[in-house]
Amino acid sequence: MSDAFERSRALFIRRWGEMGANWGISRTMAEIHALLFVSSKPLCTDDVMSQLQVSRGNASMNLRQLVNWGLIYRVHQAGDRKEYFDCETDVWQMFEIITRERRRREVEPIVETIEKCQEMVRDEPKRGRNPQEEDIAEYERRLNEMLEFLNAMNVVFNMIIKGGNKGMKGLTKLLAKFGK
Amino acid sequence: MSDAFERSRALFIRRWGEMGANWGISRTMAEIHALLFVSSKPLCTDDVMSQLQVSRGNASMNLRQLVNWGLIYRVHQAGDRKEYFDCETDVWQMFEIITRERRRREVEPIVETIEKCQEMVRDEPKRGRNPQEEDIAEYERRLNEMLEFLNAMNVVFNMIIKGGNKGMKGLTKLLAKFGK
DNA sequence: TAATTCTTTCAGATCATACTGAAAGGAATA
DNA sequence: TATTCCTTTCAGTATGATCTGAAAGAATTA
Repeated sequence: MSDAFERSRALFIRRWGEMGANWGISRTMAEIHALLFVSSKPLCTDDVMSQLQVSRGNASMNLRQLVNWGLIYRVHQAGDRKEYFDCETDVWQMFEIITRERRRREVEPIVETIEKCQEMVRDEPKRGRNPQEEDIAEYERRLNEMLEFLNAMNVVFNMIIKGGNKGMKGLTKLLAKFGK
Repeated sequence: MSDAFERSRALFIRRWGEMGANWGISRTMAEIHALLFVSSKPLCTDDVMSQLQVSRGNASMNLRQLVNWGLIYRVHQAGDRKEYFDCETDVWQMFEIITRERRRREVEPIVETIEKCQEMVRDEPKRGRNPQEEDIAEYERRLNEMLEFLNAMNVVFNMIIKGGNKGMKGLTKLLAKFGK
């Protein structure tokens, strides 16, 4: 049995968990994901419980969340009643899933909010003889720059996703023109 | 006085705070940042306290953190002993600051960890007649894909940043066409 | 149907983080 | 120097997120 293998995996799992915590993902969820990522065979709930030392409830909840994200899959083993879980291992696919989800849940709401904010001041009836006219104009300018930035980032991410490793090459070339 | 202006700004601040919370930034810190972003004039600690209803200590701590990140600046008003704070309003500059910092604190450690993990199994003496040989090979393959992905993302972010504020204006337009 | 095996749920406990407010620290003014 | 004004710090508190474990639920087998 390879001790180094075990220690190497444990290290990766620990660090992946820490990173997840910095990105608003619970440490345990990230650790479970890492554990499945470094396991070539699907694991069951009890495997997760014993390897990460977490309770059944905790394992169950986090596994479900990961399934909902689409980062892991439920699989069944012939002749076994237990459910097993297998990881999506294509990192580009993983990136697409995470990007899509975070964009939907975090970027889109802020874009909608900015548009709403712009509307609110645009419809203001007192415009034209308002002492705050200057401030409002500056406010609108800033909101607009933010919106343009978010749209530009959307385009970049779309391009990356569109072709995975391949699309990335195209994007790199495109960006190279501006690099100098 | 423009009521719609006030309500519009309040909405933006609220949403920006919520978004920050999802990204591992404390709600208050994100709200202070938003408040300064939508204010054309620098604000002092008391302004922040009264507009966001937070304590002096809380305001002080979070303002300092924002200064440390480089997202806001300390400024002084002639004839006033108080310190005022002004926001970096160039969104591309903001993006560069955040990207640089998060990369240093979160991406680089995971890259180092992966390299360390690879080393650990490569140096394993039992290689060759290890029953886990297959699993280790698969493990190495997965680590390697992850590393390549992270490197590719690094390249993209470098290029976006390298263009800087000016180049980005052009890039935005170019990407906008590309996105259609 | 009852027994078995596994999964999900959730109230309460635990733990981490953020916040308050008052006291100490520092810098400008008189 | 003393006073005033402002900022920072930090111990204690509040808040919120996460986790546990046991009970209920669901699916399969006998």
